[in-house]
Amino acid sequence: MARKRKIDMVILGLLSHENLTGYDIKKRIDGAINFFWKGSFGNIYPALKDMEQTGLLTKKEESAGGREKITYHITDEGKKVLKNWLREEQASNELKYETLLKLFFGGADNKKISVHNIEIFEEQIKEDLKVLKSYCKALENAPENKDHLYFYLTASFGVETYEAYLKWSTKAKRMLQ
Amino acid sequence: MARKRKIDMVILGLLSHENLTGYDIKKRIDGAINFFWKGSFGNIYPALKDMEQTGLLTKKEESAGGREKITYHITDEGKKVLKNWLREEQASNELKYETLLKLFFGGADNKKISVHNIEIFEEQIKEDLKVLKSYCKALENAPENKDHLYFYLTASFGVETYEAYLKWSTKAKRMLQ
DNA sequence: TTTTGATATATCATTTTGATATATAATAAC
DNA sequence: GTTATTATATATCAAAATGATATATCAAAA
Repeated sequence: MARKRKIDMVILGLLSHENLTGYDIKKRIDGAINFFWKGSFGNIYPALKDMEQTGLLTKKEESAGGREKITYHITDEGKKVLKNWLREEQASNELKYETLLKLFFGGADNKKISVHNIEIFEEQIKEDLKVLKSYCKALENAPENKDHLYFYLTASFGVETYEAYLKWSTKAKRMLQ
Repeated sequence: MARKRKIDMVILGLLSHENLTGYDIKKRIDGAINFFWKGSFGNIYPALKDMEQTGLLTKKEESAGGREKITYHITDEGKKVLKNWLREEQASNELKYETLLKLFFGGADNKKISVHNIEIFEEQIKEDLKVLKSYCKALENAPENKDHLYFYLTASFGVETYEAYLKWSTKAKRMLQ
């Protein structure tokens, strides 16, 4: 058996803040969560259907005036499941860094290829770091909401690590040349 | 269609250094590669079968004396595929950090839970950091092999980022208390 | 001598990924 | 004012990854 479906927890977490449609959930995941978790319609919609059937969510179909739209709400049972997960001791943290994979096997080709790949990585990280820093700044200046501390801490994780990536990139390029 | 199978590149990369069995490949992935890529028998064996059929690998069955054992060898075509991948511009780098996911939704429960989860994370990272540092030290003192620079750089990436994780952990715990 | 652990291949259900299909509403371009 | 494009919205599918399990041999330890 593959491990317990994690997208369920992402959905329950998001719905514990606000009622959302599947499409909204995708947008939220693509936002602040994006750099440490991913989601797709292909696993969001089936998960919503399952959790509605097992009573973790309820749905509310709206089509009056506009187009069809299914908004999901978390139930007390859903909140309980979310809390239980938060309190579980084990958590799987995994990197899948194709840049590192390529570098590890860099000896199979010219050094220049590896340097170039690090440069591509660096550019991407610099882009993403800008976004993360703007998240942090926005959250620093608006601590009214009690959840903002948690959002700030995750964004700050990104900033710290991305800065470490850039520091490493400089060193790695120097050592290759 | 799901994206191009990445385990193929891991296998080709490993086989570009030495001939291995599926079981050996799993061990290699669980070793130095483990912290930035994962693999399982469930995707290694099917990939080996496929790549043997498409001519990227050849196999050599040994059962004389001992038990059955299938050693795989990379072909020139396989080496070409590996090089082409190294030269591809795009690379997907992804984190899946359940610790951060839990922290992001930490507001749904007591602060103590979040602090505890960070502590669990910290302990794991400290363990892994020891291993990464020993890799680095071993590779620093043995630069005879031209591939060692590449292995060193990937391990060094781990050290840099894991140290950033620990720095962040201290800060995050302080801010939660 | 038995039991444990390492070696070795293989398969399976569940989950994730990434793409695509379909259709409506809002906005921009011409 | 019509057309083209983009955003909203749900849903499904093939391919790939995950993690567990089944099976069996061999070496080492208890």
